[in-house]
Amino acid sequence: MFLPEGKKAARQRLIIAELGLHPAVRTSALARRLGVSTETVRRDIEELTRLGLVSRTYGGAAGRQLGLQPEFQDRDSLAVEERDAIARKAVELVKPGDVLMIDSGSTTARFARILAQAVEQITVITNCFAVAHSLVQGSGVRVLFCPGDFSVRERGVYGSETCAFLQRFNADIAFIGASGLTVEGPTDVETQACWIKRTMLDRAERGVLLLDGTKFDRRHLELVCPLDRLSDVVTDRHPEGGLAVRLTRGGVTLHVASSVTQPEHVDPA
Amino acid sequence: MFLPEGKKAARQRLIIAELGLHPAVRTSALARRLGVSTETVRRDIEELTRLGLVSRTYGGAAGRQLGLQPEFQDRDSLAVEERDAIARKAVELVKPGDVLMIDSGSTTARFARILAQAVEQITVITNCFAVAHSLVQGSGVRVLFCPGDFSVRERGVYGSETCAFLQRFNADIAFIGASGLTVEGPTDVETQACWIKRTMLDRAERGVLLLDGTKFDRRHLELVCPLDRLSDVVTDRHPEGGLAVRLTRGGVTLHVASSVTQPEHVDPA
DNA sequence: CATAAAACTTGGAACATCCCACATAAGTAT
DNA sequence: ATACTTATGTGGGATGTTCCAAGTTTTATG
Repeated sequence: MFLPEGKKAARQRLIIAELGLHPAVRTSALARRLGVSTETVRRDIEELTRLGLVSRTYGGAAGRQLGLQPEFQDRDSLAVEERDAIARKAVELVKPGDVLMIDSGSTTARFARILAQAVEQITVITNCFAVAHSLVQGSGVRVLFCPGDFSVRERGVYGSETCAFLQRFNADIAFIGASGLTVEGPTDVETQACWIKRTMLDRAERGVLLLDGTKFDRRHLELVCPLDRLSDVVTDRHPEGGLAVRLTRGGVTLHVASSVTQPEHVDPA
Repeated sequence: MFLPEGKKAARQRLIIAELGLHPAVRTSALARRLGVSTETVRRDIEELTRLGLVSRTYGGAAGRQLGLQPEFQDRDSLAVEERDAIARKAVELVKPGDVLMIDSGSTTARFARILAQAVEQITVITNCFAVAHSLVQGSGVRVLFCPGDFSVRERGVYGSETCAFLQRFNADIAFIGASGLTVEGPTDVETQACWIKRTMLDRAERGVLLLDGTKFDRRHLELVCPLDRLSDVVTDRHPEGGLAVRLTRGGVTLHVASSVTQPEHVDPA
């Protein structure tokens, strides 16, 4: 099956939708509205909190303040800690003085947040508001924002204005995300977003793909670029089978982040 | 005096700052941290809620989800209802099919939110994230976002990239805000922001200034432009003295919004 | 169909918050 | 200084939330 989509998922989707309208929701109100017990709502909120989609409050939940709109396509992706592990690993690739291009996406946004605290004296060109906002918190970062047609979905800009702008610059590294990674290369669902990724890869010396292991071998609407166009892939799990082979054959450096989470089912020695 | 800046203001500033870091805060925690009673914190939150700066929740407060970062320079300005009255009045100036340029600022952001629900088939060019975000919620609005150096303070972009971009376009109306309005013209505290305003006024047929009556006769660091460069001023109170005279003499159309709030101290006839 | 796992409800004790009215303190104007 | 306004603290009853544990329903699976 593709999406289980039980009642639970529907409930949690409503909670997030509600949080898009109001800055905070209350457990009791949600329980009445959904026709379930408050205890169930509480568990839902707890779950959404672990995924980093909402933030728990005393009587209910609040939306994460900035960062991305909840993207449902990412609902099945990893929890915050795992995403952060990837981000921390990716930060190691950046040197002071670098000029970076950063794509929009949930993983790249976490990356930006961690980057801001870790590195100094860098310039970042981005089309994503969440990325820009996270970065400027840090002191030694200059953020150049792209022009373009504004999209709420991704909280960023797209279109030919954006690409034309990017063409004017040369960067050391481009950090991009993707919805999937197959033996052919990274894939994504949005044509608009693909063009941004392609342009960033074109204008940077190194092209780094950030994505979590759940996205291996997922084929989406559009192929971003051939696999060997990437110089690095940062992820949290070793790929298997054909994908692993093609990566090494294509000269792509693989960086695997070790998640902080302890492996389960380990008996004390 | 310029700014009273008592203990209360400091407390409320901290609450907002905290809300910039976490999506929600708790009354009890704030009370401990600030060394005041929970009742005081509750009253602070209530006040900030009326100003539209935070959103009250069961055990504390949450940040308003999107929209503006609290701008401290605007702390003394009007409550939401008054700002909305100005915005509603300003919307009347817009026709379907218009191309608008909209500046960053708290008043223009409220304007954008109301504009999105009221008008169809318009194109908006802006340098402000809050404005862009509010507008795209509406269906028939295309938002073109400017490039530039990103600033968290105003949640927007500034600098020569931004101005150069704006120069490429022709608009029907430019809507700008300001920190003050004197007989010489609108004034603002930020040089960067002034350049954006000037460029927008240059590229538009009509130049509309939105500002509330508390800002009359306030002189700030920089003069944006001469008074007669504006074609309209939308506000919530009739200006007095020299300012009123100069406005009519300069050919500036004045639009005064009637606030919903009842005038006080009026005896029933 | 039987069984196991997961999801949900219920009930109650412990604890937090809310709100009100009133008392006290601080700051401001006359 | 005195009166006035504004800001803050206190106490307690009503209300709401959390957390836990046990019981029930639903769903998945061999």
